[in-house]
Amino acid sequence: MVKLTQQRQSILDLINASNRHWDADEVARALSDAGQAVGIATVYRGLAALEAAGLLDSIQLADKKRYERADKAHHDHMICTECGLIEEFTRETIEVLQLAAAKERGFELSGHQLTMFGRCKKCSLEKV
Amino acid sequence: MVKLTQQRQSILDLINASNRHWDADEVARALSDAGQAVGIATVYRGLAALEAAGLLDSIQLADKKRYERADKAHHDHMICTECGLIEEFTRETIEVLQLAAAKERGFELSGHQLTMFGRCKKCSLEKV
DNA sequence: GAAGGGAATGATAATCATTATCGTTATCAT
DNA sequence: ATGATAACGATAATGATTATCATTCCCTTC
Repeated sequence: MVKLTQQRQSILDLINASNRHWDADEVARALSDAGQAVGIATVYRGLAALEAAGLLDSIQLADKKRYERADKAHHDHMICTECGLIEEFTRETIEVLQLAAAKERGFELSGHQLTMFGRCKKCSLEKV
Repeated sequence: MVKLTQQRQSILDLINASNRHWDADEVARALSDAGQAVGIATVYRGLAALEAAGLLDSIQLADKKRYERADKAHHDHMICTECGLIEEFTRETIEVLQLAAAKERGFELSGHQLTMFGRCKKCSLEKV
């Protein structure tokens, strides 16, 4: 049985108190700064356990994985390749079409990730 | 100016002659087996250059990047978490909705990746 | 047809996120 | 108290990718 230890509670509280997308290192650093230092290996294990328990969501980026609160409606991401901004968006219809495509192929869907890349509004305006 | 060297041509030919999704290591190994060994660093650089030139497409998986031919219609991927099978599918409507969502936020889209995870038909049937 | 410059190559070291290892510690039921 | 089980934390290991750097290739120009 998975345990919600003190360390995991700290990780969860930290992420739940924000709207950011955290990577393991940022979590470790933030907890350390808050005087609740948690070993980096424990952070990795904690994040994975919390995600498996449905208490956190994650997106896999090219270089690393980032975690966010799970208590929000499902959404996908739009990432600015210029400034790193991560915006969220939802399109119910896309979800429906995905399910249909999966069913069509006899695929038993367990998850998906839709990520769009480009330049956010701000960056598009700033640099020609 | 980017050059289409002998090595890059070999990489391109190899991938174009298949429908697979190759990672750098597989490419290096295959070329080596074919008697056209290419340094692993060169393979990485070649793949990146060919993709930048629009001659190859790629999908970023959790652990590594995989390359495929670019001379096919745009499509997304469905990956079996059991056997690793990568199936392709297309849903024109999804593309349209993505563009709409981007425009709505002033996002200047440069690319996207939609990947679905689950168990393929075969694996769903085999193991309960 | 030699000389010089830009790009690519290849061997290898370095980087960086993540996972494995392992002895120690906390927690909970008997 | 006694185990049993899960987690912790420090650190080593892994694995994909990138950086370094001396060498080589390919043009273009003289």
